[in-house]
Amino acid sequence: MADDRLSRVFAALADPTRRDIVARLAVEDATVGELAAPYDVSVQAVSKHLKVLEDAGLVSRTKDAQRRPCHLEAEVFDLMTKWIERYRRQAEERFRRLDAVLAEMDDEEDHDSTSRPVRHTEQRGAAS
Amino acid sequence: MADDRLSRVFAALADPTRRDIVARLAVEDATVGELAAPYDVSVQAVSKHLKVLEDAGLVSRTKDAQRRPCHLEAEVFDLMTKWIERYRRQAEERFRRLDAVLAEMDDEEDHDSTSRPVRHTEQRGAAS
DNA sequence: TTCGTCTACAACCAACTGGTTGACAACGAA
DNA sequence: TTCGTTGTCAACCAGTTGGTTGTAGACGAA
Repeated sequence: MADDRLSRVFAALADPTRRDIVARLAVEDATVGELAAPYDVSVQAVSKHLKVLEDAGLVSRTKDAQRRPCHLEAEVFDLMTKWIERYRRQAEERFRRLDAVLAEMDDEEDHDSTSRPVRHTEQRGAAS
Repeated sequence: MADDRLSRVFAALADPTRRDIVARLAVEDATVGELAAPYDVSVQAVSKHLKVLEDAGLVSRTKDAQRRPCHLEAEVFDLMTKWIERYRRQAEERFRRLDAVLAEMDDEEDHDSTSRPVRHTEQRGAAS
């Protein structure tokens, strides 16, 4: 399930081990064995993680004798950033408009506080 | 597994249905029933999706009689953006340094092209 | 060639996920 | 009060995931 590119990228980064691998590959390319060393899991498990990252387009592997050095493909980050920024901007713009409307409502009917809907700013405070 | 905040956020957005819900909540708040209407799944399934989004801190729900209006918490996006931008910048900076080093190597030993390591720019082209 | 290293592949297992159905609680309306 | 609407919870099921172990291929070194 979730076989589109964006889903694969988000799913790949949903695992802390894989995010750590990405963080280390941002510093320098590395082989499977080098990447596996600090973790308390088998090399095969790390190889599976790398396959997930590779399928998501976050990592590419080249052939160098029997070694398979891994390289971070940072361009894929753009895909996520674009998606995130789009909806964040959309949501924030809506909040600004709503704030303006509510400010007007306050001015016009601040004598009738019981029938007025809950301010969205109060709702937003609900989640810590 | 993966019970930290960032993992929950990435995992929540790895599902296309949940991303669509977020996209719609960016436009306006909605109830579970309203959100479920366009999808070909049960209301219970959508309720589960909302629970995942809520646990990730992406959505908050308030009580309004028997309705449970859902509201997008756009601030959580910052968490992802920060993580992504950090490693993208790190990787891009490394590429720039490497490019500079390789350019120098080209100048100094362009007479010996066989013993030189593969240019990283060629490696990066491997993944489409 | 033989040996050791690095890696991938296959089979297996437990846990999680995304879906279902059924039961039920909360609430407004009649 | 009774009824319809809205939504949650619990149980269940099939598919995926993240781990394991074992086997085997590819390759440099001796």
